[in-house]
Amino acid sequence: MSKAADTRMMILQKSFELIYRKGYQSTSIDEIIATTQVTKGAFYYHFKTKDDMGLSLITEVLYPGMYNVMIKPLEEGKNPAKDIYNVMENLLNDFVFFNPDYGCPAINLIEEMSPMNPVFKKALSKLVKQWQNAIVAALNKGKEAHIFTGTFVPEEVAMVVISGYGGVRNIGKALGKSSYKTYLKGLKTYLNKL
Amino acid sequence: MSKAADTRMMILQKSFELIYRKGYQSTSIDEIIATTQVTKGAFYYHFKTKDDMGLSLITEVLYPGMYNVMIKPLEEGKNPAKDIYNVMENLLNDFVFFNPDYGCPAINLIEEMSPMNPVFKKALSKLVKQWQNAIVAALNKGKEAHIFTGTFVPEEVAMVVISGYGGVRNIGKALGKSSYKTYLKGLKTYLNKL
DNA sequence: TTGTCAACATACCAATTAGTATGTTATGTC
DNA sequence: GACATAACATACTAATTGGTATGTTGACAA
Repeated sequence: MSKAADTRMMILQKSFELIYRKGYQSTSIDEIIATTQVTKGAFYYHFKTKDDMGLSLITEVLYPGMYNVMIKPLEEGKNPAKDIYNVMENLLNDFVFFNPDYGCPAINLIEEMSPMNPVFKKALSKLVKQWQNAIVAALNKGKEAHIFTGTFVPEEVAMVVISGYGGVRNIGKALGKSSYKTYLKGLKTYLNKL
Repeated sequence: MSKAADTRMMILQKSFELIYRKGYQSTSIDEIIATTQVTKGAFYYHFKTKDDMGLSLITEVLYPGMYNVMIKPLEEGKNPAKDIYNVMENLLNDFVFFNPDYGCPAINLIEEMSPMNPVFKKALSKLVKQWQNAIVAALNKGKEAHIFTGTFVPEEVAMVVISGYGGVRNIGKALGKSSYKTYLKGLKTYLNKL
Protein backbone atom coordinates (compact mmCIF):
# COMPACT_ATOMS: atom_id res chain seq x y z
CA MET A 1 0.00 0.00 0.00
CA SER A 2 1.35 3.41 -0.98
CA LYS A 3 1.86 6.07 1.65
CA ALA A 4 -1.06 8.09 0.36
CA ALA A 5 -3.34 5.07 0.58
CA ASP A 6 -2.06 4.51 4.10
CA THR A 7 -3.01 8.04 5.09
CA ARG A 8 -6.43 7.65 3.56
CA MET A 9 -7.11 4.38 5.36
CA MET A 10 -5.81 5.80 8.63
CA ILE A 11 -8.24 8.68 8.35
CA LEU A 12 -11.07 6.22 7.68
CA GLN A 13 -10.14 4.01 10.64
CA LYS A 14 -9.86 6.84 13.15
CA SER A 15 -13.01 8.48 11.81
CA PHE A 16 -14.77 5.16 12.19
CA GLU A 17 -13.84 5.00 15.87
CA LEU A 18 -14.85 8.59 16.51
CA ILE A 19 -18.15 8.27 14.67
CA TYR A 20 -18.86 4.99 16.43
CA ARG A 21 -18.70 6.70 19.79
CA LYS A 22 -20.08 10.15 19.00
CA GLY A 23 -22.32 9.70 15.99
CA TYR A 24 -21.75 10.90 12.46
CA GLN A 25 -23.15 14.40 12.64
CA SER A 26 -21.62 15.12 16.01
CA THR A 27 -18.16 14.17 14.82
CA SER A 28 -16.61 17.25 13.22
CA ILE A 29 -13.93 17.38 10.57
CA ASP A 30 -11.87 19.47 12.97
CA GLU A 31 -12.05 16.68 15.52
CA ILE A 32 -11.06 14.10 12.94
CA ILE A 33 -8.03 16.04 11.78
CA ALA A 34 -7.06 16.69 15.40
CA THR A 35 -7.02 12.99 16.33
CA THR A 36 -5.50 11.83 13.07
CA GLN A 37 -2.84 14.56 13.14
CA VAL A 38 -3.67 15.14 9.51
CA THR A 39 -4.21 18.66 8.24
CA LYS A 40 -7.41 19.89 6.71
CA GLY A 41 -5.75 20.15 3.36
CA ALA A 42 -4.78 16.49 3.52
CA PHE A 43 -8.27 15.46 4.55
CA TYR A 44 -9.90 17.30 1.68
CA TYR A 45 -7.29 15.98 -0.71
CA HIS A 46 -8.43 12.43 0.05
CA PHE A 47 -12.15 13.12 0.39
CA LYS A 48 -14.34 15.51 -1.53
CA THR A 49 -16.72 16.15 1.37
CA LYS A 50 -17.56 14.79 4.79
CA ASP A 51 -20.29 12.64 3.26
CA ASP A 52 -17.82 11.29 0.72
CA MET A 53 -15.67 10.16 3.63
CA GLY A 54 -18.70 8.73 5.44
CA LEU A 55 -19.66 6.70 2.41
CA SER A 56 -16.11 5.42 1.94
CA LEU A 57 -16.25 4.42 5.57
CA ILE A 58 -19.29 2.25 4.91
CA THR A 59 -17.93 0.52 1.84
CA GLU A 60 -14.28 0.26 2.84
CA VAL A 61 -14.49 -0.39 6.57
CA LEU A 62 -17.99 -1.57 7.40
CA TYR A 63 -18.53 -3.95 4.47
CA PRO A 64 -15.31 -5.96 4.85
CA GLY A 65 -15.61 -5.99 8.64
CA MET A 66 -19.12 -7.41 8.62
CA TYR A 67 -18.42 -10.12 6.09
CA ASN A 68 -15.96 -12.04 8.25
CA VAL A 69 -18.11 -11.93 11.36
CA MET A 70 -21.68 -12.00 10.13
CA ILE A 71 -21.66 -13.79 6.78
CA LYS A 72 -18.71 -16.13 6.46
CA PRO A 73 -19.54 -18.32 9.49
CA LEU A 74 -23.04 -18.84 8.09
CA GLU A 75 -21.72 -19.83 4.67
CA GLU A 76 -19.23 -22.28 6.08
CA GLY A 77 -21.30 -23.79 8.93
CA LYS A 78 -23.43 -26.92 8.80
CA ASN A 79 -25.98 -26.32 11.57
CA PRO A 80 -27.80 -23.01 10.85
CA ALA A 81 -29.51 -22.67 14.25
CA LYS A 82 -26.22 -23.17 16.03
CA ASP A 83 -24.32 -21.02 13.55
CA ILE A 84 -26.74 -18.13 13.85
CA TYR A 85 -26.53 -18.29 17.61
CA ASN A 86 -22.74 -18.37 17.52
CA VAL A 87 -22.53 -15.40 15.19
CA MET A 88 -24.81 -13.48 17.52
CA GLU A 89 -22.93 -14.43 20.65
CA ASN A 90 -19.63 -13.61 19.01
CA LEU A 91 -20.96 -10.23 17.92
CA LEU A 92 -22.42 -9.35 21.29
CA ASN A 93 -19.87 -10.74 23.71
CA ASP A 94 -16.52 -11.33 22.06
CA PHE A 95 -16.15 -8.30 19.86
CA VAL A 96 -14.11 -6.25 22.30
CA PHE A 97 -14.03 -3.16 20.09
CA PHE A 98 -17.80 -2.90 20.46
CA ASN A 99 -19.00 -1.34 23.68
CA PRO A 100 -22.60 -1.79 24.90
CA ASP A 101 -22.76 1.95 25.57
CA TYR A 102 -22.05 2.73 21.95
CA GLY A 103 -23.90 -0.16 20.33
CA CYS A 104 -23.06 -1.36 16.83
CA PRO A 105 -21.51 0.99 14.26
CA ALA A 106 -23.68 -0.29 11.44
CA ILE A 107 -26.90 -0.03 13.43
CA ASN A 108 -25.90 3.44 14.60
CA LEU A 109 -25.35 4.61 11.04
CA ILE A 110 -28.65 3.17 9.87
CA GLU A 111 -30.42 4.95 12.71
CA GLU A 112 -28.79 8.29 12.17
CA MET A 113 -28.08 8.49 8.46
CA SER A 114 -30.75 6.51 6.60
CA PRO A 115 -33.36 9.25 7.03
CA MET A 116 -30.89 12.05 6.27
CA ASN A 117 -29.06 10.87 3.17
CA PRO A 118 -30.47 8.54 0.49
CA VAL A 119 -26.97 7.56 -0.64
CA PHE A 120 -26.11 6.39 2.86
CA LYS A 121 -29.47 4.68 3.08
CA LYS A 122 -28.81 2.69 -0.07
CA ALA A 123 -25.33 1.64 1.01
CA LEU A 124 -26.60 0.61 4.43
CA SER A 125 -29.63 -1.26 3.16
CA LYS A 126 -27.25 -3.28 1.01
CA LEU A 127 -25.45 -4.24 4.20
CA VAL A 128 -28.65 -5.38 5.86
CA LYS A 129 -29.80 -7.33 2.82
CA GLN A 130 -26.52 -9.19 2.68
CA TRP A 131 -26.87 -10.41 6.23
CA GLN A 132 -30.52 -11.23 5.66
CA ASN A 133 -29.69 -13.25 2.56
CA ALA A 134 -26.91 -15.12 4.34
CA ILE A 135 -29.29 -16.12 7.14
CA VAL A 136 -32.02 -17.17 4.73
CA ALA A 137 -29.54 -19.20 2.70
CA ALA A 138 -28.24 -20.92 5.81
CA LEU A 139 -31.76 -21.78 6.97
CA ASN A 140 -32.67 -23.16 3.55
CA LYS A 141 -29.55 -25.29 3.53
CA GLY A 142 -30.58 -26.65 6.92
CA LYS A 143 -34.08 -27.35 5.66
CA GLU A 144 -32.71 -29.36 2.75
CA ALA A 145 -30.58 -31.34 5.18
CA HIS A 146 -33.72 -32.02 7.28
CA ILE A 147 -32.16 -30.58 10.39
CA PHE A 148 -35.28 -28.82 11.61
CA THR A 149 -38.29 -30.45 13.24
CA GLY A 150 -40.89 -27.72 12.72
CA THR A 151 -41.95 -25.64 9.74
CA PHE A 152 -41.12 -21.98 9.30
CA VAL A 153 -40.54 -19.30 6.69
CA PRO A 154 -36.79 -18.54 6.53
CA GLU A 155 -37.37 -14.91 5.56
CA GLU A 156 -39.47 -14.37 8.66
CA VAL A 157 -36.98 -16.05 10.95
CA ALA A 158 -34.17 -13.99 9.42
CA MET A 159 -36.14 -10.82 10.04
CA VAL A 160 -36.78 -11.79 13.66
CA VAL A 161 -33.08 -12.52 14.11
CA ILE A 162 -31.63 -9.37 12.55
CA SER A 163 -34.29 -7.24 14.22
CA GLY A 164 -33.37 -8.83 17.50
CA TYR A 165 -29.75 -7.91 16.97
CA GLY A 166 -30.44 -4.31 16.07
CA GLY A 167 -32.86 -3.99 18.94
CA VAL A 168 -30.70 -5.49 21.63
CA ARG A 169 -27.89 -3.18 20.55
CA ASN A 170 -30.34 -0.37 21.16
CA ILE A 171 -31.67 -1.64 24.47
CA GLY A 172 -28.10 -2.32 25.57
CA LYS A 173 -27.32 1.37 25.28
CA ALA A 174 -29.93 2.06 27.92
CA LEU A 175 -29.77 -1.04 30.13
CA GLY A 176 -26.20 -2.25 29.66
CA LYS A 177 -24.62 -5.57 28.82
CA SER A 178 -27.02 -7.65 30.92
CA SER A 179 -29.55 -7.17 28.14
CA TYR A 180 -27.27 -9.14 25.83
CA LYS A 181 -27.25 -12.11 28.19
CA THR A 182 -31.00 -12.24 28.56
CA TYR A 183 -31.52 -11.79 24.84
CA LEU A 184 -29.07 -14.55 23.95
CA LYS A 185 -30.91 -17.00 26.19
CA GLY A 186 -34.19 -16.06 24.58
CA LEU A 187 -32.66 -16.40 21.13
CA LYS A 188 -31.27 -19.84 21.88
CA THR A 189 -34.68 -21.08 23.00
CA TYR A 190 -36.23 -19.59 19.88
CA LEU A 191 -33.75 -21.17 17.50
CA ASN A 192 -34.00 -24.57 19.20
CA LYS A 193 -37.73 -24.66 18.54
CA LEU A 194 -37.29 -24.29 14.78
CA MET B 1 -54.22 24.99 31.30
CA SER B 2 -52.80 28.49 31.57
CA LYS B 3 -51.55 30.30 28.48
CA ALA B 4 -47.95 29.94 29.60
CA ALA B 5 -48.40 26.20 30.07
CA ASP B 6 -49.96 26.09 26.62
CA THR B 7 -46.92 27.76 25.10
CA ARG B 8 -44.59 25.40 26.91
CA MET B 9 -46.48 22.32 25.77
CA MET B 10 -46.68 23.65 22.22
CA ILE B 11 -42.90 24.05 22.15
CA LEU B 12 -42.52 20.50 23.43
CA GLN B 13 -44.91 19.05 20.86
CA LYS B 14 -43.35 20.82 17.89
CA SER B 15 -39.85 20.04 19.12
CA PHE B 16 -40.88 16.42 19.47
CA GLU B 17 -41.92 16.31 15.82
CA LEU B 18 -38.78 18.04 14.62
CA ILE B 19 -36.48 15.87 16.72
CA TYR B 20 -38.35 12.76 15.62
CA ARG B 21 -37.51 13.50 12.01
CA LYS B 22 -34.10 15.14 12.28
CA GLY B 23 -32.58 13.79 15.46
CA TYR B 24 -31.91 15.64 18.69
CA GLN B 25 -28.49 17.11 18.00
CA SER B 26 -29.34 18.10 14.46
CA THR B 27 -32.42 20.01 15.55
CA SER B 28 -31.33 23.53 16.44
CA ILE B 29 -32.99 25.92 18.85
CA ASP B 30 -33.21 28.40 15.99
CA GLU B 31 -35.17 25.86 13.99
CA ILE B 32 -37.48 25.17 16.90
CA ILE B 33 -38.26 28.82 17.50
CA ALA B 34 -38.78 29.31 13.77
CA THR B 35 -41.40 26.56 13.49
CA THR B 36 -43.08 27.36 16.80
CA GLN B 37 -43.14 31.10 16.06
CA VAL B 38 -41.88 31.57 19.59
CA THR B 39 -38.99 33.92 20.26
CA LYS B 40 -35.70 32.87 21.77
CA GLY B 41 -36.52 34.78 24.91
CA ALA B 42 -39.72 32.80 25.32
CA PHE B 43 -37.97 29.49 24.71
CA TYR B 44 -35.32 30.18 27.33
CA TYR B 45 -37.95 31.44 29.72
CA HIS B 46 -39.61 28.01 29.67
CA PHE B 47 -36.47 25.89 29.47
CA LYS B 48 -33.10 26.41 31.09
CA THR B 49 -31.15 24.73 28.29
CA LYS B 50 -31.73 22.58 25.23
CA ASP B 51 -31.12 19.47 27.32
CA ASP B 52 -33.65 20.66 29.86
CA MET B 53 -36.19 20.82 27.05
CA GLY B 54 -35.11 17.42 25.76
CA LEU B 55 -35.61 15.86 29.15
CA SER B 56 -39.02 17.46 29.58
CA LEU B 57 -39.86 16.03 26.20
CA ILE B 58 -39.11 12.54 27.43
CA THR B 59 -41.07 12.78 30.67
CA GLU B 60 -43.96 14.94 29.46
CA VAL B 61 -44.51 13.69 25.92
CA LEU B 62 -42.85 10.30 25.57
CA TYR B 63 -43.88 8.77 28.90
CA PRO B 64 -47.62 9.49 28.65
CA GLY B 65 -47.69 8.60 24.97
CA MET B 66 -46.12 5.20 25.46
CA TYR B 67 -48.32 4.22 28.38
CA ASN B 68 -51.58 4.18 26.43
CA VAL B 69 -50.16 2.25 23.49
CA MET B 70 -47.54 -0.05 24.98
CA ILE B 71 -48.54 -0.71 28.57
CA LYS B 72 -52.28 -0.27 29.09
CA PRO B 73 -53.39 -2.91 26.56
CA LEU B 74 -51.13 -5.44 28.28
CA GLU B 75 -52.51 -4.64 31.71
CA GLU B 76 -56.11 -4.90 30.58
CA GLY B 77 -55.86 -7.88 28.21
CA LYS B 78 -56.47 -11.53 29.03
CA ASN B 79 -54.39 -13.33 26.40
CA PRO B 80 -50.76 -12.14 26.62
CA ALA B 81 -49.52 -13.65 23.36
CA LYS B 82 -52.38 -12.06 21.47
CA ASP B 83 -52.09 -8.81 23.40
CA ILE B 84 -48.36 -8.49 22.76
CA TYR B 85 -48.90 -9.12 19.08
CA ASN B 86 -51.69 -6.56 18.90
CA VAL B 87 -49.62 -3.91 20.66
CA MET B 88 -46.82 -4.54 18.20
CA GLU B 89 -49.06 -4.46 15.15
CA ASN B 90 -50.76 -1.33 16.40
CA LEU B 91 -47.40 0.33 16.96
CA LEU B 92 -45.97 -0.65 13.60
CA ASN B 93 -48.95 -0.30 11.29
CA ASP B 94 -51.66 1.87 12.78
CA PHE B 95 -49.69 4.64 14.38
CA VAL B 96 -49.92 7.09 11.51
CA PHE B 97 -47.69 9.68 13.12
CA PHE B 98 -44.81 7.20 12.97
CA ASN B 99 -43.10 6.93 9.63
CA PRO B 100 -40.90 3.92 8.75
CA ASP B 101 -38.26 6.34 7.45
CA TYR B 102 -37.98 8.01 10.82
CA GLY B 103 -38.52 4.98 13.05
CA CYS B 104 -39.70 5.32 16.64
CA PRO B 105 -39.02 8.50 18.62
CA ALA B 106 -38.13 6.59 21.78
CA ILE B 107 -35.77 4.21 20.01
CA ASN B 108 -34.19 7.15 18.18
CA LEU B 109 -33.54 8.97 21.41
CA ILE B 110 -32.07 5.89 23.06
CA GLU B 111 -29.74 5.43 20.10
CA GLU B 112 -28.59 9.00 19.94
CA MET B 113 -28.70 10.28 23.48
CA SER B 114 -28.01 7.38 25.84
CA PRO B 115 -24.28 7.45 25.13
CA MET B 116 -24.09 11.24 25.21
CA ASN B 117 -25.99 12.21 28.35
CA PRO B 118 -26.40 10.07 31.48
CA VAL B 119 -29.52 11.97 32.52
CA PHE B 120 -31.17 11.13 29.21
CA LYS B 121 -29.94 7.58 29.53
CA LYS B 122 -31.57 7.18 32.92
CA ALA B 123 -34.88 8.64 31.80
CA LEU B 124 -34.91 6.45 28.70
CA SER B 125 -33.92 3.27 30.53
CA LYS B 126 -36.90 3.86 32.81
CA LEU B 127 -39.07 3.87 29.70
CA VAL B 128 -37.64 0.57 28.50
CA LYS B 129 -37.95 -1.07 31.90
CA GLN B 130 -41.59 -0.08 32.14
CA TRP B 131 -42.42 -1.82 28.88
CA GLN B 132 -40.30 -4.80 29.86
CA ASN B 133 -42.10 -5.11 33.20
CA ALA B 134 -45.50 -4.83 31.57
CA ILE B 135 -44.67 -7.65 29.16
CA VAL B 136 -43.26 -9.86 31.92
CA ALA B 137 -46.31 -9.24 34.09
CA ALA B 138 -48.65 -10.09 31.23
CA LEU B 139 -46.77 -13.31 30.51
CA ASN B 140 -46.82 -14.31 34.18
CA LYS B 141 -50.53 -13.65 34.33
CA GLY B 142 -50.96 -15.91 31.32
CA LYS B 143 -48.85 -18.59 32.94
CA GLU B 144 -51.00 -18.55 36.05
CA ALA B 145 -54.07 -18.94 33.87
CA HIS B 146 -52.42 -21.92 32.14
CA ILE B 147 -52.77 -20.38 28.71
CA PHE B 148 -49.39 -21.50 27.44
CA THR B 149 -48.46 -25.00 26.35
CA GLY B 150 -44.66 -24.75 26.57
CA THR B 151 -42.26 -23.50 29.20
CA PHE B 152 -40.29 -20.28 28.92
CA VAL B 153 -38.68 -17.55 30.98
CA PRO B 154 -40.86 -14.42 30.72
CA GLU B 155 -37.88 -12.07 31.09
CA GLU B 156 -36.21 -13.68 28.10
CA VAL B 157 -39.34 -13.56 25.96
CA ALA B 158 -39.84 -9.93 26.92
CA MET B 159 -36.27 -9.14 25.89
CA VAL B 160 -36.73 -10.89 22.54
CA VAL B 161 -39.94 -8.94 21.97
CA ILE B 162 -38.71 -5.47 22.85
CA SER B 163 -35.44 -6.07 21.02
CA GLY B 164 -37.43 -7.14 18.01
CA TYR B 165 -39.38 -3.92 18.12
CA GLY B 166 -36.34 -1.69 18.42
CA GLY B 167 -34.57 -3.64 15.72
CA VAL B 168 -37.35 -3.69 13.19
CA ARG B 169 -37.71 0.07 13.64
CA ASN B 170 -34.06 0.26 12.72
CA ILE B 171 -34.22 -2.12 9.77
CA GLY B 172 -37.33 -0.35 8.58
CA LYS B 173 -35.34 2.85 8.16
CA ALA B 174 -33.16 1.07 5.63
CA LEU B 175 -35.57 -1.39 4.00
CA GLY B 176 -38.93 0.29 4.42
CA LYS B 177 -42.31 -0.81 5.71
CA SER B 178 -42.16 -4.29 4.19
CA SER B 179 -39.80 -5.22 7.02
CA TYR B 180 -42.64 -4.62 9.45
CA LYS B 181 -44.87 -7.10 7.67
CA THR B 182 -42.28 -9.85 7.58
CA TYR B 183 -41.33 -9.24 11.19
CA LEU B 184 -44.93 -9.34 12.38
CA LYS B 185 -45.45 -12.72 10.75
CA GLY B 186 -42.32 -14.04 12.41
CA LEU B 187 -43.40 -12.62 15.73
CA LYS B 188 -46.84 -14.22 15.50
CA THR B 189 -45.30 -17.64 14.87
CA TYR B 190 -42.93 -17.11 17.76
CA LEU B 191 -45.64 -16.09 20.19
CA ASN B 192 -47.93 -18.95 19.16
CA LYS B 193 -45.25 -21.48 20.09
CA LEU B 194 -45.05 -20.24 23.68
C1' DT C 1 19.16 19.10 -12.60
C1' DT C 2 15.08 20.52 -13.66
C1' DG C 3 10.21 20.56 -14.29
C1' DT C 4 5.86 18.41 -12.82
C1' DC C 5 2.43 16.92 -10.14
C1' DA C 6 0.84 14.18 -6.22
C1' DA C 7 0.47 14.85 -1.46
C1' DC C 8 0.09 17.51 1.75
C1' DA C 9 0.04 22.40 4.97
C1' DT C 10 -1.79 27.07 6.45
C1' DA C 11 -4.85 30.57 6.71
C1' DC C 12 -8.90 31.90 6.00
C1' DC C 13 -14.47 32.37 5.51
C1' DA C 14 -19.56 32.58 5.86
C1' DA C 15 -23.03 30.17 8.17
C1' DT C 16 -24.75 28.10 12.15
C1' DT C 17 -24.63 26.87 17.02
C1' DA C 18 -26.36 27.31 22.12
C1' DG C 19 -26.84 30.71 25.09
C1' DT C 20 -27.17 35.67 27.27
C1' DA C 21 -28.12 40.59 28.30
C1' DT C 22 -31.36 43.69 28.20
C1' DG C 23 -35.13 45.10 26.93
C1' DT C 24 -40.82 45.36 26.62
C1' DT C 25 -45.63 43.95 27.50
C1' DA C 26 -49.41 41.61 29.49
C1' DT C 27 -51.84 40.10 33.70
C1' DG C 28 -53.29 39.38 38.10
C1' DT C 29 -53.45 41.56 42.98
C1' DC C 30 -54.21 45.07 46.20
C1' DG D 1 -55.32 52.65 38.87
C1' DA D 2 -50.69 51.50 40.66
C1' DC D 3 -47.46 48.05 41.04
C1' DA D 4 -45.08 43.69 40.69
C1' DT D 5 -43.86 40.07 38.28
C1' DA D 6 -44.74 36.51 34.84
C1' DA D 7 -44.30 36.01 30.08
C1' DC D 8 -42.39 37.13 26.48
C1' DA D 9 -39.22 40.02 22.52
C1' DT D 10 -34.79 41.79 20.38
C1' DA D 11 -30.14 42.08 19.71
C1' DC D 12 -26.21 40.39 20.51
C1' DT D 13 -21.86 36.99 21.36
C1' DA D 14 -18.13 33.54 21.30
C1' DA D 15 -17.42 29.11 19.63
C1' DT D 16 -17.88 25.72 16.15
C1' DT D 17 -19.21 24.10 11.64
C1' DG D 18 -17.98 22.30 6.69
C1' DG D 19 -15.49 23.95 3.16
C1' DT D 20 -12.03 26.78 0.21
C1' DA D 21 -8.02 29.45 -1.56
C1' DT D 22 -3.55 29.44 -1.73
C1' DG D 23 0.29 28.06 -0.42
C1' DT D 24 4.63 24.37 0.19
C1' DT D 25 7.23 20.03 -0.23
C1' DG D 26 8.94 15.80 -1.79
C1' DA D 27 9.53 12.10 -5.25
C1' DC D 28 10.10 10.73 -9.78
C1' DA D 29 10.39 11.11 -14.90
C1' DA D 30 12.96 13.34 -18.67
